[in-house]
Amino acid sequence: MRSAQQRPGAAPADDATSRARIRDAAIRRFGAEGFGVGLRAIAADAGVSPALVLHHFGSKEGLRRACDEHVLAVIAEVKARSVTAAGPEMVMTQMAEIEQYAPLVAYQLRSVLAGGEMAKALLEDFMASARTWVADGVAAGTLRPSRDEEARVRYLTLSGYGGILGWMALDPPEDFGDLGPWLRRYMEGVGLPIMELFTEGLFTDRRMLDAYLSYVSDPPADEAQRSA
Amino acid sequence: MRSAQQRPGAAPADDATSRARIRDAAIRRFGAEGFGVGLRAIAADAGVSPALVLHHFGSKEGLRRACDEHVLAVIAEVKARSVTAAGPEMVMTQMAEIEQYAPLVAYQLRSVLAGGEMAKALLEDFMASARTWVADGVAAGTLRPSRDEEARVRYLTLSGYGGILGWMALDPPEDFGDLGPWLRRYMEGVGLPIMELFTEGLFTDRRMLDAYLSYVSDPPADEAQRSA
DNA sequence: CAGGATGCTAAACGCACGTTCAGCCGAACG
DNA sequence: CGTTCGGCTGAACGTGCGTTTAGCATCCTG
Repeated sequence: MRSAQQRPGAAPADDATSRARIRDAAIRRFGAEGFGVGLRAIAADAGVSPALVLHHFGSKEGLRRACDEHVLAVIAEVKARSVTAAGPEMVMTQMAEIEQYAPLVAYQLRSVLAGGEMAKALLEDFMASARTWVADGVAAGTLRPSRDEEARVRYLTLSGYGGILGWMALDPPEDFGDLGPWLRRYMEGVGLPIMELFTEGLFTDRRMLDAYLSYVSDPPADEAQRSA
Repeated sequence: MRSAQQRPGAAPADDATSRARIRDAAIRRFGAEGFGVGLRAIAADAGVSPALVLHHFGSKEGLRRACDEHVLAVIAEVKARSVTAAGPEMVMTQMAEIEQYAPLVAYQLRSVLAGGEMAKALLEDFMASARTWVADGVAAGTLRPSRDEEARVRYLTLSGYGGILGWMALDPPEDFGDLGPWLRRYMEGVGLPIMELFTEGLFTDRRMLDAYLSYVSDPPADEAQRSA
């Protein structure tokens, strides 16, 4: 039934090998149901026996590592090919629109939810994108400079990505196989407040900012008596 | 060993009953390790047998429901007693400082990560707080009005809460039993960018906002040819 | 003092999971 | 043609889980 042919010695990497089919099925299942899903379900999706999954990847952990590497590689490829978008929301929304990349978006979200090294790698990745986007914007004069650029990059990335995580809890997608409409709906809901906030801010005056700046400039020094 | 005395007919609700000890142990364990933790570990923490957990709560699901209700009740009590704080970050940071409430904060975070009805209830709760805070601020003239107040409330809540979730993935707390220092560190990291963004915005001019406003005012209408 | 709830436990059950293992099959190779 | 070897499978194993069940103390109640 399998009409695939691969070089014996070389790394297969063809997208029709059983190995790739298992990996892709795992990405879809992990993305749709989380990492608690059983190997038997993944094997059934890929049309193979559960034992073959372990034959190729050694263990469930190994399968997950392979998925992580593949997702990170595809993301790097997509990012290298397109202009860096504004925030994590934009990048993920665009990726989810492409049918081929859609399962990776759900996998990504699950990975950040689950924590661990993959979550750190993904967030560092988005922070790197944000860093260049902000730097370019400041250099071009379209973005205001910050008193702490790195802290702003971290906040923009975490709040942007985290907003999607919160949205996922508040109004979960019906179909994890196609997150496109769901993410588009999210962007439609938060687009206006983001634009308003980024253009006009939230406060009507500078008192809160000035108070904070003077607070952090002189040491609070009342930490020692907190337990009293 | 057990010196507690409870009314026979009435609802126990004393904090020294086995039921309360199990519930509190469950909140701590669920908060520290997630909802995948076993009943045997919770029972051991509470110093009882695993069967007693099911005797009191019927099932693991029932135990979780009892934890949910207790956490929601305590949060409501805390909120009723104190002035509404600015955002979810502030509320949670303040709660985590009180030793008695600290485990509830971790449980909350895990609940939102896990999704489900509890996640929705928590987020709706924080959105309600944000709603009154924003309305008061606008009425007092300290906050700018928005073209869509509800959307802004939703965005502020989701990005504020979600930022913590992202921070949890990027730099997980070492000790889930005391999230105070970890949340304080987060607030120190994002405090300045938040104040800057809320006061001065991010963009240097109104072009992005105006473009977005004119975009949403006239229909895009190119949705039909997306599949072509 | 009988009697029946109540709080609680030890032991076991059934199940689903990740994993192991012996062996089959078809193609490559001498 | 015989051999070998890697992809692949069916069946089983051990483990930990949530849950059930039978039974033991303890204490209120009539």
